[in-house]
Amino acid sequence: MPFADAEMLLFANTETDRIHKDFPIRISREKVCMTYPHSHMTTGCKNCSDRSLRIMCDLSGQARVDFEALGMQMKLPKRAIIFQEDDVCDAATIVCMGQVKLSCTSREGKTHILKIAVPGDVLGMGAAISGAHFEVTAETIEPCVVKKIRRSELLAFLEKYGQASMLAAKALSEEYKSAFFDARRLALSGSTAGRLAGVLLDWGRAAAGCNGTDMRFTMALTHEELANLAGTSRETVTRALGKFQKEGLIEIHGSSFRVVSPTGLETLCS
Amino acid sequence: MPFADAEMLLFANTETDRIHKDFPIRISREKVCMTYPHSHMTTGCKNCSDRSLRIMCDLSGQARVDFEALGMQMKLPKRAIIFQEDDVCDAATIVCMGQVKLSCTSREGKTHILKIAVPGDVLGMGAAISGAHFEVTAETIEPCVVKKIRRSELLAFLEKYGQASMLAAKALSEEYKSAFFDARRLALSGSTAGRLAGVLLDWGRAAAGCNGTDMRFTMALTHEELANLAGTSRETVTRALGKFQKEGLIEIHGSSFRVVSPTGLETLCS
DNA sequence: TCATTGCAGTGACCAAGATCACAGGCCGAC
DNA sequence: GTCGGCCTGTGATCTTGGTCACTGCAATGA
Repeated sequence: MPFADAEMLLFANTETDRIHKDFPIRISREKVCMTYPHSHMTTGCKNCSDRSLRIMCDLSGQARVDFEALGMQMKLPKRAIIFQEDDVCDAATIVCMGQVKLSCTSREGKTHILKIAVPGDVLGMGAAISGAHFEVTAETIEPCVVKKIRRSELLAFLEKYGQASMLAAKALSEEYKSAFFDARRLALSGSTAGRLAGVLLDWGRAAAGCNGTDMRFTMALTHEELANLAGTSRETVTRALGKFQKEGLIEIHGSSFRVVSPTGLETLCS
Repeated sequence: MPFADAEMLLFANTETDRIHKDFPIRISREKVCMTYPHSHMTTGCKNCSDRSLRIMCDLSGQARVDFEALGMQMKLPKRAIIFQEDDVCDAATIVCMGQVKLSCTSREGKTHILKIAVPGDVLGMGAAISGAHFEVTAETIEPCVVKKIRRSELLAFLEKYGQASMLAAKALSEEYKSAFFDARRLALSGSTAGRLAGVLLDWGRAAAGCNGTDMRFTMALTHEELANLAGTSRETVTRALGKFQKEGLIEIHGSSFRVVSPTGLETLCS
């Protein structure tokens, strides 16, 4: 798993200091699991050791070998921009480690966070396939490892292996689903507190899926960002989180969150 | 273009009367263009005579012939349910004629309309490929012609022609985009009037793309449905439309809408 | 012809939540 | 250390838009 150090230079000129400070060069399996609660990095989790392969898990033989050779793996510091809204798409990106914030911004500067991508997620697949511009901005919220696959290489690969096209289509349909559930939550949940509850519940469930049944995770977002995610204001998030704690639905210690009563949150989602 | 009359029986037992009343058996080109303002049915439009082929336009040779032979074309009356939320997906559906409402419903009975599908749109492609349940309900809002392709046949076809898989992926990415823009509109437009303006603008543009530059279209939705589409209440829609008219942004005569000032609506979207 | 039903239009009221303003806390930089 | 910047917490106010309640209108069907 060689890192593309050349690519690091892209960031080095402005962010060299950060890189070395924020990014632990050697990360043990344990460390990863603590730092990245959403991560599926452990070998036991879904039986797969390299998350960048998740979408292509079902590939067989030469196709898989070829896919593994594809693209360029790179380490990114916190707050690195992977791609920006309206950029021409020249590559798809697979998240191998860390969390990535996907957001879009209105002309007035209002920003909406669509989702937090976790290891195994593919970013910009739709834009890569249809040759369009990105609709969202992708920014790391912690030190990350990603794998960039140039659009031309990706297309050539899909062209060569029809089998892989189907898997790409599946990855796309995941991308679609998350946008859909996002819209659904925004539209159908009656209250802002309900939307926030839904977000916490999703994360709790994701964490439980990885670390057993304990719905504990590290919140990597500020209240402001949570607000952008739930379509509300920072103050409302602060108040809602306070209320959830008072009612015993969640526990918060610093950036460590734990969902105590999933059913309680569930009823709020309405 | 033979119709699958056998399939009609599915509806005939409950809806026979409606079918014959609502559905004009022979539709002239002109009639189509008046009845279905969003339709791309005219031969001049994007240079394609059969909209059910739109996603597979780029197919060549035998693949295209095979695709054309695929599936079953059927006429549907107004208000026919094509598939429902949580149904197991057994087929993808291509809209050939007419408009189809895609909606989802919360446990409390609140419904949200995602989009109005128009001829050429493919419904349930994501669910068909990933073998999942439908996330939305599809219901015709006017007499329609659709083409249903059984999941097994579709998969076999995609398996056979790798080229087609890519096109399917493109169709999927379209599906994704519409969900995304939906979420974006809900999240980023400051006011409810803004969201409504955005919807009208989209439709005006779609109509203009087909019938020249005149942004005139027939509104097939009630105020209530528009409200569900824009995430607001019926009363607010009524008031907003009234305001738009008063300000000279749109003209409404019965169900005929015309966007007078696209730029005016645009500024509202914010 | 009249009754029924569903949609459109409008006023009054009310509450959820956005916004503003400010205070305290934490953390990194110097 | 301490300074400054960002994040969190909280009260006061104000606006938007949801809800209720009612009327009028048009289509449908008996």
